[in-house]
Parts: sequence; C-alpha cells; structure tokens
Amino acid sequence: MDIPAKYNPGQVEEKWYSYWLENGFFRSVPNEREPYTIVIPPPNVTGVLHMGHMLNNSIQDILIRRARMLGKNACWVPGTDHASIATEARVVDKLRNEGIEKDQITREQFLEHAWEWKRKHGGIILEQLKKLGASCDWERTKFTMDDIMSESVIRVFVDLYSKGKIYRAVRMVNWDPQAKTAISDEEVNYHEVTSKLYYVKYRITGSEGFLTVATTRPETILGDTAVCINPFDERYRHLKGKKVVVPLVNRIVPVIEDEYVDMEFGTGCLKITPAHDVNDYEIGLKFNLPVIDIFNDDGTLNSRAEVFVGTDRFEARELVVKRLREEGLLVREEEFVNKIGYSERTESVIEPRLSMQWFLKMKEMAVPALENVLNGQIRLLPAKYINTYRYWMENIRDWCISRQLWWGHRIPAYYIEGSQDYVVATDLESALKLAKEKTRNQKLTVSDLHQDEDVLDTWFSSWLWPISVFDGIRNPGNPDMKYYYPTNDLITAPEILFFWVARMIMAGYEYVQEKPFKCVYLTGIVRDTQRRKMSKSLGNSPDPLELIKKYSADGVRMGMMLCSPAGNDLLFDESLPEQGRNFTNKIWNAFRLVKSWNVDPDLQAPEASVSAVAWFRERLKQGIAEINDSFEQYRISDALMTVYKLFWDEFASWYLEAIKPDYQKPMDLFTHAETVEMFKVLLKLLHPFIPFITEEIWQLLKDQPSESSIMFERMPESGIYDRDTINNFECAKEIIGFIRNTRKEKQIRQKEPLELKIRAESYDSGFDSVIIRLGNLSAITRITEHLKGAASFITAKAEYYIPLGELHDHENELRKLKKELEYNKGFLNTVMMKLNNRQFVSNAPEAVIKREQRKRTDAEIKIRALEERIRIIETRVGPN
RNA sequence: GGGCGCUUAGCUCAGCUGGUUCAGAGCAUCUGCCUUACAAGCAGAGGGUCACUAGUUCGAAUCUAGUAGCGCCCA
Repeated sequence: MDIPAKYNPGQVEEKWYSYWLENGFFRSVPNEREPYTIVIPPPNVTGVLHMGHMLNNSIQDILIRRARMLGKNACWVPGTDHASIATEARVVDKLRNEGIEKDQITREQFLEHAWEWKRKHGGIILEQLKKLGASCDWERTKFTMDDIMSESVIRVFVDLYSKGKIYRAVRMVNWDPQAKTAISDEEVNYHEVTSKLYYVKYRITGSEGFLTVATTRPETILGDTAVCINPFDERYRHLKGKKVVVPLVNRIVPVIEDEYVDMEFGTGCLKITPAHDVNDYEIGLKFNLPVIDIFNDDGTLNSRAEVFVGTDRFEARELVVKRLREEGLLVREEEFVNKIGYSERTESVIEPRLSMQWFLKMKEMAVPALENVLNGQIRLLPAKYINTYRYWMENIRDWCISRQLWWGHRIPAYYIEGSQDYVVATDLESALKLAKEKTRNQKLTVSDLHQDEDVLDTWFSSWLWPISVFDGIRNPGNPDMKYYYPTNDLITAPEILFFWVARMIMAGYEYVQEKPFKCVYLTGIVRDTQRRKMSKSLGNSPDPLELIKKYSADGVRMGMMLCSPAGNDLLFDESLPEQGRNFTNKIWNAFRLVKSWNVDPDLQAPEASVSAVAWFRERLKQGIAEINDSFEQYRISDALMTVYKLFWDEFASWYLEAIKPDYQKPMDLFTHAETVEMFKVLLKLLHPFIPFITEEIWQLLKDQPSESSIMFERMPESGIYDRDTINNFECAKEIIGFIRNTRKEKQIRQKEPLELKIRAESYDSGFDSVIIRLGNLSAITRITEHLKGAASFITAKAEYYIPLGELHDHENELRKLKKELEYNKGFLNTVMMKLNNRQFVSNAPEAVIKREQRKRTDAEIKIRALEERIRIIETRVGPN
C-alpha cells in the first residue's frame, strides 16, 4: 500500500464522521455506568458558526470524548435557541425585501414566515458543528420553541406568577427603538462617546431673569416638567419657589429642590424629564410631577412634543439646538465625554422609556444561586469570576422578561374584555375558567379574552435549558432527569455569566432543588492579533469552515486549544491551526514509518530497542500522569501541550530514532509489537483533541477489522512509573547531545564512528546501546585515567571523552573548560553564602538545607574535575 | 466615580502554600542540514533587572503597601 507523504484530511474526516453517526456511537441512554453530561450553550438558531463556537465546542468535545474513554456514559445534548430579537429582525428584513411590512400582516402570518425561515436556516449551525467533529447525541437535539420546551417555559411562567414572583409594572425600561422592544439591563452595552453638553437658558416667570441648565439631550427639553436645584446651593437661593418657562414649548414648570443634584456638574441646575431618564423619573415620583412622554416607540417625536412632531430623536436634537440658538437661549456648548447605552441586538442607542412590562423578582432566587457558588457546590473556572458573580448577585435587580415581539413564547396572560383584569394560565381554556371565577361571570367566552401581545425574553427559555432538555419541568424525576441531572460541566463565554449561567443556577434551585451543573468553565473571547473582538462588521473573523478546509478539523481544534487557558482571551492567528495541521502531519509520518517496517520473526530484538522500549513505557506513564493532572485542573491546553511534546519530542524524535532499523532492514517482532502498542496509547491520549486522524491511524494499526472505534477504547492509565529509568535516559540524551555537538564542531560526519570513554565511579550503562546507536559509536569504554587529546563533557557524576586525535583543538577545549569552571565557582559561591549564613541554617527547613549541601558537594566535585582536566591539558601544551 | 483583576523572552502564556542551576514552554527568530517517515521536516543556538518603588524575610517572579499602564464588571 502506498501511503502519501502528506496527510490528506478531507476524505478521512468525512468518512469517520459518517461512520460514527451511522453506528450511533454518540448516542447515550441511561444505564448503570456513571454519567457525564454536558448541555450545549444553544447557539442562535439563525446564526452561523463563528470562532467563539469553534473554541467553545472544541472544549466540550474534548471533555466529552475523554469522559467516554474514561468509561463514563457521555451525553452531550445539542440544540439551538430561538433568539427572539435577532431572528425577528432577520425575518422583518427579509419580508421588507419582498415588499412586505410587518405591520401589514397578522401575527399568525408573520409567525408562518418566521417558522419558514427557521426551517430553512435553523439547522445550519448544527451541521457545521459536525464538521468540527462534535460528538453530540443528535437524537436529543432540542430547540427552545419545540413543543415540550415551549410548554415548559409557559408552565414555569404560570408557576412563578402563582408564587407571586412575576408581576406587571410600569417601569423605566431600556427601549430599543429599532427593534421596538424593551431589553434587559444586561443587554445594554455602554460605550464612551464624545457628545456635547448644551447650556440652555430657561426664563424665570415674573422676572427678566434666567437660569441656565446643562444637558446632553436638548430634545428632551420638550418633555421637561421641572427644574431641580440642590437645597444647599447658595447660588440659587433666589430661585426657591419660583417657576420657569420651558423653552420652545413655553410650559411653566416649578423649580424644585433635591439633594440628588450635583452642584459641581454643569450649572447646578438640572432639568427634570421624568419620562426619559431613570433618575428624573424617581424625582418625578417624589415630587409628583407630570410625566410627558414625547417619543413614539420608534424614537420619533409624538404630538406631546408639540414641535418637530414625527422627526427622529437625533434629527430633533439638531432642530431643537438650532431653534434655541435662534431664540438666543443657547448660552454655549462644550465637548463632553459620556457613556451611552447601545442595544446589544441592534446597536441602536437605547432610549430610557416608561412602559408596562412583566418582571420577575430576583432577590429570593439569587440567594441559593449565590450561596452555592460561594460554598463551592458549583465551581467557576477560572475562580476570578466568583468575585464578579458575587457582586452581581448581591446587587441584583428584577428581570424584565417581556419583549414587544412576536417570535418567541407568548406571555400566557389573558385580559378580560371590559375590565382592567387579567388571568394567567397555561392555555386559553383554563384561562377562561379562571376568568369566570375571577369575574364571577359565567357568561364569559373565549372571545372575551385577549392574550398579552408580548413574548418572553429568550433567556426566559434558555435559563431552563439544563432541565427542559431532559423534560424535567413537565416530568420532574423522570429517568433522564434522575440520571443526567445535575450535568457535569458547562462551557460558555464569560459574557453571558449573568444573562444565562446565573439564571440557570436560579432555575435549578427553584425547580429541581439542585444545581444544574457542577462546574462552569468560562472560555476566553476569541480576538484577532490586535486584540479586537472578532466581528462581522470588522471583517476580522475567518470563516471557520474555510479554516477547516485549509487546515483540517483536527488542525483547527488543536489551533484553538493550544493557546487558550480558561478565561484567557485567545488571540487567533492562522499560525495556530497551521501548527495543528503540522502536528497531524507529524503523526501521519510517524505512522508511515511504523507501517513501512517488515517484521522478521526470527530476528532477535537489538539491545538498543529493548532498552528504548523500557524507557518509553515509563515515559508514557509519566506523561499520562501529567495529562491527568492537567485535566483535573481543567488545564486543557496544558494537557494538549504535554501530549504534543510526548508525541513529537519523545516518541518521534527519540524513541523512533532509537529503534529505527537500518534502511530496508527488517524489524524484530518484540520491538514492532511494543511500538505499535505504544503508538496506540499515544493515539488514545490524543483522540479527544484530534478525533479524526487518531481514528484513522488506530483503525489502520488494528490487527483485525471490526465495528469499533478508538472512542470506546479505555483511556490509558498511568500507574507507577520508574523515575530512575527516565532520569537515566535523560542522561543518555545529554551524552548524545555532547556527541552530536562534537561532530558538528569538528565536522565529523554521522557515518564515521566515534568512541566514547567514560571515567566515573558509578555509571548506569543501561542506555549504552541507545547511545551507541544514536551517536554512531564504535564502542563505549570505561577508563580510570584522564584522557588527553579528547573532547570532554564533565558532570558531577562522570567525565565523558571522545578521542579526537589530530582534530583535537586544545585552545578551544581550554577556553570552554575555563568558562565552565568559572561558572561553577560562581555557583558554588552563592551556595556557600547561604550555607555560611547562620540565619539560613537555623531558619530554613531541613530539606532545603540538604539540597544546598548537595549542590555544594556536586559543585565541588565538578570544580575539582574541571581543574584537573585543565591542568592536564596545560601540562601537555603549556600555558599561553 | 465604585469594585475586581492583570503586567514574566519578539508574540501568547506557565510558574501551586516564598527555597533544586528558577527564570520556563510553545510559536517566532538565527545557524547548519533536501541524512530514503516527515522541509508541514531534522540537528543546534540566541533571547528576559519577572512593570516601577519601598517593605517583610536568612532568602521574593512568588507575600505587603504605594506608583504607572492595561483590562473587565457596575453606576
């Protein structure tokens, strides 16, 4: 069989993914084994795969595949969420392109279009995950608007309402005029922008005087209902009890006094617009001020503004400023940097707006959610997020859960015709029953009920995700719930720690009296090399599928993982997947080498091979121990780096070189079998990270074809390993390095054999055969005398010589030795300073002192050896 | 403005409760090699006052305080 020199991943990845799917290898059903469960953070149903998903899902797949290989029943539940605002915006856009405006069609018609859209685009992102190799149990795929999922959401709403936790109230909300909906506090992003602070004169009634207010939003003047001063402000004593005229609309409003006003800011006179500012609203309540809402829901001015009716708020600002200037009421304007809220969904400027919304009380629910993170029941990784989490939970505010949209779960509140009353029920029929009871009017019919027009915030369905995917809301304690819940790890981005993670924890304690997961692994954010977030508008985000095409799924997975410790941002660069691809190619070529060997059963295993096998067995065990340790700490990129080096440096560069037979010579049975076995061990260790190539090679190395997969092999265990063997081999590596350096310096070709002489009291010759082989030595001999005319390498334990005869350069040798001597003397000096320090000797722990003493004797021996060597060379050549 | 965190090699990061020649890894760089598994490679090498200052200590990258710069969360 001719195996190509370059690994060709395209077909291989396709082939194995179908094989895994066809055999249902990712399927999980409850059994007697220990479960290991992850629920996917459901991506937006209309979305496409981006780099954040790649990172996030690579980590999940690594953990799932590893758990599976540890013998656990691994279950990874995939799915998508309906993303109210984003999806609705997409559908509105699409309809507009077709010449249809949303307000021209009915809710039902709109939803039909939306579902059509979902059917068409909804599966894309999950299909993309398959390209990455994600081993999800696809039979469990969920969508937040599936019947079961929707029913769970509605039930929870009704339940929370009946518990008095959901209420309806007029509040200042964050209004997104583009999406025409309220959004939660967490969906507002504040950016610092340079705007202007306008100083505007308000005439004082019954006098010629004016007062001046400073405002960044002159258009809201039209809704002013008071001007406020600080009661302690000496400057404005004369204004107390006065009234002023609001410019442009000539409304007469009172001057009120409240300590809230910052005397330092602006002029110290604050205009009060209760309808359009949270703080003003509070003051308005306190002073019983009228509320004049001047905006329509799309951010244009309404008739209450009196002027510029119908213009957009930003245009109105210009117009107001212009008119103020014309009327001589604009005193001055200055540059001003402030923070402005933008909608996370549409990027439009948020308008604080009063409206009737549904809220969920958070205070009580936050208690167990905070407590169980602080007491370690739920781990946050990295732990630095605990602080942020705590701060947020301690200052939590009620959650605005209604959205003025159509795409989503419609709020199950039914208003009763001809009254202010409403009932909350899971369906129309039970609503009618409740309404009859409430109104004591048995004649009511369904046509007298009108369901709330709003839908619920998307997070109000995703917060149930770890429960509802197992149908745990409708059927608490069902077999899936009992088995899979609480799930093990949640892998998500820190950005949604509060939106989602905290709320899932609350829902867990509210509905299952149990945490939803044991550990939350917060990934970093994928950025470009300039530390900018990957975004569509910047165009700095590579297309993940193109990357996979170019570097293979394995390569990309590795690239993502190589540089992403938990919580640290990942600065993505194409050199990362390239490194991953290079690694898979290395594995491929190691495989080619092993495959190329012919086995001769009559051949005796060479000594070098036997000892190399003995070494690598131990080295593998050590590596496995390190990998296990890294995984226990969720240091996944460390684990990958360990196995990367184990394969490349130790296995390929040392082990394979040590056992490699001469060109076209056959190999003995023992070495071959051992090598294949250890190769397989490495493949198993690598499988969670790079599932495709490991499956391919594992299948090719297998003795017999069978319907199996590397993914069900048991992860190799470390056991106890022999450090001496490993240390002795490290020593052999150093000696080989010395030989290679000597060859290089003297330009002696590898083919020309050399001799190594060792002068030592005790020396472990266990790896001599390996040294002979890799150094191409004719022999290793022990000597008791010093050797002249030789390259030397001196350690505390032994002196190594390579006789060079004519080639030997005494000058150079002396220079090196003297440098070495100087260094060691300096080192001994620092050690002696410690040992001569009485404080050190009396205070330092015994082990530390012992170590220093050891360093001292080692250094002394080495110095003596070096000095002797120098003396010998000098007596022969004579000092310069 | 309030809170939290970060600053170690050109880049990205490890360095746990102070103590090994403790100053590390990967990538990048440089030098030499197309040596029949692999140039997507092999063999080597260089590179850092551990942000700054002061303190605690026999001993500080590690602990404390302050300073500067950066980031995140909240108002």
